[in-house]
Amino acid sequence: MGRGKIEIKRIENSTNRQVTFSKRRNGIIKKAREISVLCEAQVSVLIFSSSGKISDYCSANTSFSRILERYQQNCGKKLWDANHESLSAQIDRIKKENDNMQIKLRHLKGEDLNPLTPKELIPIEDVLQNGLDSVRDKQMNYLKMLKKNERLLEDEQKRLTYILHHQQLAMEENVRDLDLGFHQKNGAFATHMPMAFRVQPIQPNLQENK
Amino acid sequence: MGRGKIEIKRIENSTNRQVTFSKRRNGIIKKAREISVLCEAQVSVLIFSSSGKISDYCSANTSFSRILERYQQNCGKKLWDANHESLSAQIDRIKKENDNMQIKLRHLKGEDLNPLTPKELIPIEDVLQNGLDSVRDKQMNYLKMLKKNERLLEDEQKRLTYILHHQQLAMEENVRDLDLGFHQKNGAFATHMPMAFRVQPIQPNLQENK
DNA sequence: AGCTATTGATAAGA
DNA sequence: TTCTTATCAATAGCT
Repeated sequence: MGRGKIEIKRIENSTNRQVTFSKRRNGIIKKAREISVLCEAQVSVLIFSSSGKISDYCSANTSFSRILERYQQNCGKKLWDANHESLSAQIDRIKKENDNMQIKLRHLKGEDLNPLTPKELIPIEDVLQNGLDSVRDKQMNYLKMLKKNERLLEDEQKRLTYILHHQQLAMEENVRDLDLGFHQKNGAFATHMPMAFRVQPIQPNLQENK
Repeated sequence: MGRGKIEIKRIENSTNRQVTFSKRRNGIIKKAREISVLCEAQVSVLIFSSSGKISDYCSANTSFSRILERYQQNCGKKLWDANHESLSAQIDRIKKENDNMQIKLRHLKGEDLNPLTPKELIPIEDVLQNGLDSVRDKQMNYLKMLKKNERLLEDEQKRLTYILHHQQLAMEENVRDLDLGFHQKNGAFATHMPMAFRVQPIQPNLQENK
C-alpha cells in the first residue's frame, strides 16, 4: 500500500523510518480502536519508537490495569515478573524477619517458653538481666539528675534571697537619702540604683558574683 | 476496505462480528510485527474478544515485562495499580510493624534507652521483670523435673537390683535341681523360668509390681 | 475456510 | 510535520 511495495525489514533511512513509524503507528491505533468498537473487544497497544517515544491505546471501556490483570489471569503468564516477583520475595523476607522478631519478643516477654530447652533459656535470661540492669541504671541516672537539679534550685533560691535582702537594704538607704532632701548631686544618687537593676532572677551563670 | 464500506460501530450479527474480529485481529498483529521490524519499534498488543478469547503480540527483541516496565517508567502511569500498589502498601505496613518491633526489642535489650522518659521506662522494666520471672520459673521447673527423674531412676535401679537378686537365687536353685538329676517334670522346672523373662529394664509403668 | 470487489492504508514526493 | 496521491494491503460480503 503506497507508491511502491516495500520489503518488511528495517528502513535504513532514518527520516523515512521516522515518518513511516508515525504513519503506521497511527494506523495501528486506529485499527485497534475500530476492532474494539466493531467487535466489542478489549485492546491494549503499547508502542515505543526507536527513539524512545511512546504511544499507547486502550479500549474505552477498560483500563491497562484491568487488561493486564485479565491477561495474566487467563493465560497464566506473569507479565510483571520482575516487579511482582521481587516485591513478593521482599514481602516474604520481611515477614520472616517479622516472625523471628515476634518470637524473640514473645520469649523476652516470657511467652511461649514451653518448647524451649533449658539451654535455650540461658541466653534469654541473660538478655533480660542485661536489659533490666540497663533500664534500672538509666532510672538511677534520672534520680541522680533530679537530686542534682534540686540542689541547684536550692542554691539559686539562696542566692536570690541574698540579692533580695541587699536590694531591700539599698531601697531603705534611698528612702533615707530622700528624707535628707535634694542637697546631694544626681551622680551620687545614682551609685545606689544599679543594685536594684542588677537583680535578674533566673540565669545564675550570667551573674558576675556567682 | 471491503465489498462495502462499514460504519465503525458494534456489528450486531454475532457470526459476522466473530469473523471480522478474527480478520482484523490478524491484521493488527501483522501491522504490529511490521512496524516493529520496519522502524525498530517495541510493540505490545493485547486483545480480548468479546467471548474472552485472548490474542497477544510482543516484538521479538523484547518482552511484555520489559515493555510494561519501560512504559511505566517513561510515562509515570501506574499500569498494575491493583497489584503493585497493594504489594507496596503491604510492604510499607510490614516494614513499619518491623521497625516498631525492632525498637521494642532494642529497648528490652537495654539499647537506645536515652531518648525515653522515666515514665516510659516503667512498662519496659515491668515487662523485663515479668519475662525474667517466667524464664526463671521455667528453669526451676526443669530442675524439679530433673530431680524427679533422678529419683525415678534410682527407684528403677533398686527394682532391677532386686529382680536380679531373685533371678540369681532362681538360677542357683535350678543348678541345684539339675544336680539332683532329671527325676522332676518339666512343668515344675518351668515355674522358675518366667522370673528371668520378666526383667524388662526400662518402662517401669508396664511392670505389674511397680 | 477461500475469493474478490472495494475500501483503507501508506510510500514517496512536495 | 502535514498534505497529496498513486499504489498496495486489508477486508466485507459471499461462497
